[in-house]
Amino acid sequence: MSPYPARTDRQQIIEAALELIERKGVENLSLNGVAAKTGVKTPSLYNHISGKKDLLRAVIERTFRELFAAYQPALQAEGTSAEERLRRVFRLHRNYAHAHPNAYILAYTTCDPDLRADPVELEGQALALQGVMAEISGEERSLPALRGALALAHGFVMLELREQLQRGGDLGQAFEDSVEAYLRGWEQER
Amino acid sequence: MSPYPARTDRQQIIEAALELIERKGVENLSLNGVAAKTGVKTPSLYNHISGKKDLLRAVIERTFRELFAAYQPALQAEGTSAEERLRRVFRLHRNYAHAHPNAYILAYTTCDPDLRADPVELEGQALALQGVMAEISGEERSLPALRGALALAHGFVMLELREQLQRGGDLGQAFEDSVEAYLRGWEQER
DNA sequence: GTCTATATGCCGATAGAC
DNA sequence: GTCTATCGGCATATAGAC
Repeated sequence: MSPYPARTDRQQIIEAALELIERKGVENLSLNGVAAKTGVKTPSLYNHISGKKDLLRAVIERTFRELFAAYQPALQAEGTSAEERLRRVFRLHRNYAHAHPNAYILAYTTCDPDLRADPVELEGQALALQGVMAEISGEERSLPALRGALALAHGFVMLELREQLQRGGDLGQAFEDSVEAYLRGWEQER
Repeated sequence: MSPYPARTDRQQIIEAALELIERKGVENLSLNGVAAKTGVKTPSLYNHISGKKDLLRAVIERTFRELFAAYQPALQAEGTSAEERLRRVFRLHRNYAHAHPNAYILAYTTCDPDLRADPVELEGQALALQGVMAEISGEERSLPALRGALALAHGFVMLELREQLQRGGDLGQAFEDSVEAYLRGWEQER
């Protein structure tokens, strides 16, 4: 038997990293900090992660998974129109970003190619959304229509989080109005 | 007379930093690198900048100034409709982001409050854009309409640069189509 | 205004005992 | 699986001579 009991595992480390990122931003994340928060010495982390990049990749993957999980209630809402389901998805997307701003920004703006989220992971989600969008804009145009909608939601949230959006009025309402206008534009045949 | 001739100034330093950021990303920018590129030793930088934050702030400010300068031909285009002028602005916005991706990302996503661009700087530009937007969606709704449009353009570009936009078809065309749909949605009275 | 020399600190990562 | 000890590196920033 080992003289040291197992006190931590990969999951705890990832969560500690996430909390630190949320509190101080990813650029101030250090393995020392993660170790301290996990209640372990820094070298011990290497029994669970292969290095800092590995940890960050796991953090990003987890963030995307959580975000997509948050979509589910909207996607599976019964008896609601496609427009309404999409509206709800975007609202949930924005809510998630506001609840975890630094994790959201990390997941969506990391430059390092080594940290890109697994594309396969995101594929299923994209297809589900595209299916809903097809009900609005037609099968043919559903891909470009969806891309723009995600761009609108993502861009709005990013500008909001960075306070680069001109203030005034209810931003939540402004968000919904913009999404509304966009969807209305695509509904028209041309 | 000084035994050392003046070989550099603030402007050269900022440009060196910008080139390095563009090449390797801001997270890999070091004052050592900037000094080497400028052809000077690191401590000499402190004769022109007060520290790294000061330098980054200057880089960001310069980026915004360049971006807004790029808008000008579109804003001042004679004999074109408001829609057309806005389309051109957004096209130029996207072009700029593609030409200077890392500087663009830095300017728009830096977390540090100390690095925020001077709001006054951006104010004039926002007003000019809002004026054009008012011709489309009405004075009343021009602010929210503009916010969404900027969000759409910014979000599209960000997802594109990070390769988080589902591929397929001409992305340039997809961008224009999305902006088009958005503007069409706002043109409708309700 | 630039230089050399240096202070000081934290970082990620590894070696090896228990 | 965790620990202590440590390596090697690079960072920002300052002191003081020229």
